[in-house]
Amino acid sequence: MPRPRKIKDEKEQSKEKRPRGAKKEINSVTGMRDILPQDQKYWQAVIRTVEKVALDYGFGRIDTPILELAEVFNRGVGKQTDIIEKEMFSFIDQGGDNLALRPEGTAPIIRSYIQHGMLNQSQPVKLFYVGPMFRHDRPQSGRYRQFYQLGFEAIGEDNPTLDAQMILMGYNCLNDLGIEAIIQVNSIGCPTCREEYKKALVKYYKTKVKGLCESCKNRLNKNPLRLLDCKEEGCQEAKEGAPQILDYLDDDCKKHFMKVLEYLDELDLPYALNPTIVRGLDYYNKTIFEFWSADDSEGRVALGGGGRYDGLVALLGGRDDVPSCGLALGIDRIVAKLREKDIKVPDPTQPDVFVAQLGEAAKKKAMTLYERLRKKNIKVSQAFYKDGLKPQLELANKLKVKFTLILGQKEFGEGTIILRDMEGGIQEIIDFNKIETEVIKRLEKYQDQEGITVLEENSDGEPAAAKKYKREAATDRDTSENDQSSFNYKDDSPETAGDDYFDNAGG
RNA sequence: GUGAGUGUAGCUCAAUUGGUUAGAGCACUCGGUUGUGGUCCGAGCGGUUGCCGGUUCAACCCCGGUCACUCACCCCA
Repeated sequence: MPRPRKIKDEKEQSKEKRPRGAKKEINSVTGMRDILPQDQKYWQAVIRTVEKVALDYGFGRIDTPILELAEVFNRGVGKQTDIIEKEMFSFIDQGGDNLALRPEGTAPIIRSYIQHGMLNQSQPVKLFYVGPMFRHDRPQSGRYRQFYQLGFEAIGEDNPTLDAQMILMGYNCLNDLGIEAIIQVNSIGCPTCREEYKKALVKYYKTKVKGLCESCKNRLNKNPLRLLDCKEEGCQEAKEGAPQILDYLDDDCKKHFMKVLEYLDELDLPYALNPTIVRGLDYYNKTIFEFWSADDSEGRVALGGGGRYDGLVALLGGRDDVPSCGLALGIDRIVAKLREKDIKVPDPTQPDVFVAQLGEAAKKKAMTLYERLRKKNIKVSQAFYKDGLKPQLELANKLKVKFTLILGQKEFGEGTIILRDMEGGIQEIIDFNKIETEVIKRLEKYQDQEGITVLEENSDGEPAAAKKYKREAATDRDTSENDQSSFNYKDDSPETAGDDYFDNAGG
């Protein structure tokens, strides 16, 4: 089929007239990506789940600025770490300050802890955060230059129950989302015993140096602890007889670590003692841990990790003795895992009911009906800007609503409304004034049939979301104050509770 | 920073060893008459084949450069 030549020529001409360069697409910056509307549900599911855990364990949310003085990280994270040495987005601003986009969340929180005198509150101060972090690394799978982390920090307490509870919380977050995690635990002792160990390690590896790979020869000087997790064959062999950190822990560190393990055993958590895990930030000491997904043994990337950082407050200019520990989870990696495993998450944008209208008078009435339904917390959608019934039903179909309410001239005159079941196409004429209760009644029926969500299934003792939905939907409450923006998910808002109801395919 | 691979429509992919006007499915828009979606049928929209240059009568295809993406290393969430 020949194309209409003329039109094409005209188009091409107009393209040529366009100034050079104007046509060039502008894309997002390397390693940074858009989270599109259809993907938001994953982020929201993660954040909501974690907010629930935070609430359960008494952690309050804190938001610190994305920009900090670079010094916060230079001092906090450690100048020799890769994060600071080559991955930090930093610049001098117009006022001459050396600023940095935060590469991690803990140091800023400690800065805030000191700045606001939180050491005068009852200790530990338990904080929780979510937000973007930035590292100028080469992107690859599960690694971005802007990535999202969330985490917990318990500041001002040395007790090993906190270490165990941190691990428990991380595990619970993943588990509630339907991800089976394996916990890797280690202790790297305090700076004193770690130094002793490093010396022993270097001494040992120097006898094996000819069998090591090139990068390990480097590590020997730069970061000896890393020698232990090299995958090269020769290095693996050399590792066999290497000294173990646990043998070098002093009494205090050893006792502390044993207690942590004892609690983990008591809580029946699936952990593995892994003397080869080493964290990349300088501030860690004693207990450290990572969360790996149970289903990928090879090429594992940690979904999260954390540990104790007893010296950080002092490093940032606070008091000397403020022992603390924390945990961070990588949201991008968790989301990738949810998708990989095809775990269904609730979609808060999924409506149940569509209001269709025909004719000006009916349209007006439909607009107020929409408001009435919305205030009853029924998830409702519309297209008042469209006129024909056909396009409205098409949209209703695309939105996968369960029911469409059709209000035409005829119904408007009679004081009725049509309730159409979208699955079978069966229609009923209902008294307009009774429509809300009729809709609620029918939605409840769906809930009884369809049941449970991923989120509910895994959190114990929570009331069934479906019931919650019923209860909320039956109460007439104005929801206008509910902020539904991402990263601000109110767990017990009526709408949120209702979301759970939509997800069922995964259960 | 190092190494490898890949760039064709919004998405997933075609295009015979370099040869007419670069195709298909999905998606999107409009039809198949009156107030009814999904399925079906028809039509339409959508590409200077990432960009720049070179070789050739002729380049989506070959060569060079560049950019982007992907994967791996380093490291990390």
